[in-house]
Amino acid sequence: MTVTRFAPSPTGYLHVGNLRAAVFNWLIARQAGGTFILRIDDTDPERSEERYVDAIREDLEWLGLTWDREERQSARLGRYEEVADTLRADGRLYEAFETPVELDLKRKKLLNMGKPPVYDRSALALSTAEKDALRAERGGHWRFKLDHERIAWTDGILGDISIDAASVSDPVLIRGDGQMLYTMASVVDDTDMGITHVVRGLDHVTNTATQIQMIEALGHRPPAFAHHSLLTGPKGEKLSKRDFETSSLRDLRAAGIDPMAVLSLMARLGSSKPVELTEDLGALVAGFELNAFGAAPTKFDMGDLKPMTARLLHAKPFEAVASDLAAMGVDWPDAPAFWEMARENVETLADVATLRDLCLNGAAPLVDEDDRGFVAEAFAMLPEQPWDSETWATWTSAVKDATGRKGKGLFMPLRRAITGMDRGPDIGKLLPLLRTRPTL
RNA sequence: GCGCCCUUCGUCUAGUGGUCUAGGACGCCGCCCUUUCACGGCGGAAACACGGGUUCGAGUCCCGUAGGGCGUACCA
Repeated sequence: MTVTRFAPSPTGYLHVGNLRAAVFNWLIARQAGGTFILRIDDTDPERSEERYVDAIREDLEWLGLTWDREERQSARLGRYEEVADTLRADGRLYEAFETPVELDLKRKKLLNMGKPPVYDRSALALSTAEKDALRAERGGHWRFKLDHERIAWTDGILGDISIDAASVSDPVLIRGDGQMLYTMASVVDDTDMGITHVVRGLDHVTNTATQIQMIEALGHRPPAFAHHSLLTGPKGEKLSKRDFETSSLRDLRAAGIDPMAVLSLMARLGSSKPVELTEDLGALVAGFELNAFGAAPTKFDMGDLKPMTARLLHAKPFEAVASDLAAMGVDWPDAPAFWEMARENVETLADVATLRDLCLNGAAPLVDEDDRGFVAEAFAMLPEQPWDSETWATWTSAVKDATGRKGKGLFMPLRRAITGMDRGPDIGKLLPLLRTRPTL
């Protein structure tokens, strides 16, 4: 049974940076017919906010990434304490008393000597009496005692990889104030919940090494780990906090980006398989291959999502967008005809507004001085409303006979005068939708 | 500083020593189709970071250099 999880911490909105982990884990679970768990990592009460929990659910639903179960770390604190006791009994969890300032000092000293800033384990040398005194004086925190050996695993994306445990500080699992830390909670959850596959960002590889030891210390077999590359900007620059803030899923949604465009891109970007635009979640699931992804940093261009959305939109039947159109005020009886005219000519749903206004109020005509007389003559020949799907053809052919103009010279000036644009919708389809008669 | 990962067309990549004169996809350019645009069809330009070595032979193996990402928290 395959069980995966997406474990965001509710400290902000979901953005393209953490979306990959969600998509990959979801795809793996769905492909295997397994379970996908949404796990809210809210062990940090100071930074976690309930509104972000709601936002995460909303964004995931928008994308169609449904989850089978929801878990909360804040509800499992007692369980983490139990496991901590086990580790203490096994001598794998030890109390240390350095203050953050002291630790910082030690690190800097090591760094100056050209050595890696690894915790020196001096707490291990403390006598019981010394510990009691320090505990009374300033309280202690708890570290997991790593076995100093090379930790190796076969990564689903990176291949064979290993990290020397001696180059890593013993991770702090419980803070001085008693707060359980991510590393601890994550390990306990993953083992308790039977997680079989963990896909997360490359920034977690060192965590994975220490967590493998913890999992083994608890008598479990580690899940299959895979670490995806991190996204950079289009020029290879690192994505800043600001980039992430402007690339939240909420922003994409507000900009009229189609969720399937996002999913289609995310399921393939950085892999050897071509990005294929699809409306079909099943196709996405079937075509997913984790080991087709590379380890190199992946350039991501937000701009790619617009043309993808456009292509998706061009193919959408009216029923698929009816409610979106209604929300924009296009709840007209001839809304299906409107969509027929509009869909080929919008990049995002947000662009519908322009065409809506064109139908409602007409446009400021665009007319070259040379064409002025011609357009005036043509407009005079335009019959009274209502217009139907034949109007354009009969009208222009009459204008053609009267003026001798044909081809581009006939159609372009009329298009520009009616729509105010050089390119745009099929005028034959547009005419019956116009509420007002075009004027010069 | 130290550790881990990475470096092939603009982009994502195929490539596990010998038809690699480096393949595909997206994008781009051109032509065709089309009373706009788009779609579609056909064609084109476009890449092995650099330097050594191993070898009869290197994009492919080794070393080094340069560059990039990540980590090095009582964050996640």
